[in-house]
Amino acid sequence: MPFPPVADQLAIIRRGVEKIVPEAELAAMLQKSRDTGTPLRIKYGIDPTGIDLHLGHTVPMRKMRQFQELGHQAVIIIGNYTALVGDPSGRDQARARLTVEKVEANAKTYLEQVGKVIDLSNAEVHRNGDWFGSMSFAEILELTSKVTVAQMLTRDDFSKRFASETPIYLHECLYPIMQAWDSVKIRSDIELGGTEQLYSFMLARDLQQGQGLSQQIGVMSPILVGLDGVRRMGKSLGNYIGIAESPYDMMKKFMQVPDACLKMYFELLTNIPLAEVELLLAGHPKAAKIALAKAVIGEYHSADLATEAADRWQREISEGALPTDIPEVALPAASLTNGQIPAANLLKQLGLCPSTSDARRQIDQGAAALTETKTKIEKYDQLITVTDGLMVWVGKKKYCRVRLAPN
RNA sequence: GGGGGUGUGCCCGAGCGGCCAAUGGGGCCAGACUGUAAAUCUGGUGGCAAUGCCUUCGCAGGUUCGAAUCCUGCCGCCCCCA
Repeated sequence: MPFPPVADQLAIIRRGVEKIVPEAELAAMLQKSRDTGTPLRIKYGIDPTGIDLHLGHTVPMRKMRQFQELGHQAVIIIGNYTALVGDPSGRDQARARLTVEKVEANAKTYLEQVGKVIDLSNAEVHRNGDWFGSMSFAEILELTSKVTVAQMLTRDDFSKRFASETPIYLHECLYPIMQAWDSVKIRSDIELGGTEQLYSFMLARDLQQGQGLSQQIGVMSPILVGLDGVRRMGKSLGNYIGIAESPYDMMKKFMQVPDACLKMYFELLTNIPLAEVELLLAGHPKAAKIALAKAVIGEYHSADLATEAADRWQREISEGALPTDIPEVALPAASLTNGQIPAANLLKQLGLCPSTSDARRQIDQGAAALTETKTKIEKYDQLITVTDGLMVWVGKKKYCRVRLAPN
């Protein structure tokens, strides 16, 4: 299979990429690959630390897909051993460590999700436990002797932690070394990841050189910011859109993306040509956001489901129509006295508020309402006469319908 | 091993014997405005059988009428010396 011309490949590779290091070598590498008809080995490592992938993860994964479509060889590393360490990149404190069993379970669901973006039928998949698991202590010593503490402290995250007197654990220092060693083992030509991986990527070059191998080039994507528009998208920050989420949930989240991030989202998460993106951004941001949401939802679900979700958002959120998915919550008859219950207790019982104290506050602030027409609840100790099917609201987002249960 | 520092609510950070459920900022929630964007304004941000009661300031004891604040021990973290 002939490779496209180098210039064409570069155009695709460069989209949404912040840094290529060393940039100068990339064209030559692509040229040589094309001349010799040899696919480049593209590495992407992922640590099975949780179970849900979000859009932030898909940025380098999409880049991998593009490399695949250009005819190169995808090499996926499941970091089952590095996951035990925890990537310190960009972290201002150490990650909680995982158990072996947990990691193994996660690895399975990860691959399923990775398969939504990367063509796994055409990819090599390795677990780095395959080589780290059998490494002797002597070999580990050998490996760690390649890196000095001063080098380690040049990392931004470590130096910050050092400065702020936050612990840096020894095992965390092993992480970049392990990641770099992966590159040696699989003989990668190019490694994909976020810009925070720079240190590991460069260390990989050193180790490869030390083993007499050719050196990899790092192709780094910017860090996708989360829904708050400030911090990186991450599960623990609660500002993410998961790729396994329902179309409607994704839709709601997309509409909350700050305007300022739209361009980045289009560039990193869709294949919409950049000229077209400019046009969209010149129009109303709401329309652009809908277009963005449809494009991404379409990829993980289908175009039809994406349209459906967008329409529903328009009706229920934008126009304030009654939601179609009102959850029903059972209320034991025993909690009522003569068919009545104080308002605050009702909200707590229905799970709309975590405590009656909180329920009181919500009511005081005019956030609670009853029935389809949203009649405001005035006082927290007001007695509510509950009938089967009564609709109860707390704010715009929390609502349910009461199902009276015998007990 | 020795010396010094530090540990407060989701986070940062005041408080250093009573007026402390604990100032302030961030975050978050709610209301107004709106495109469930941003910005802005307002209120809220331990619990309960609720004008009172209970639990919270690393953990366990102690002093005191009274402790987040003082004392003792323990634990965690940081720095310096060895």
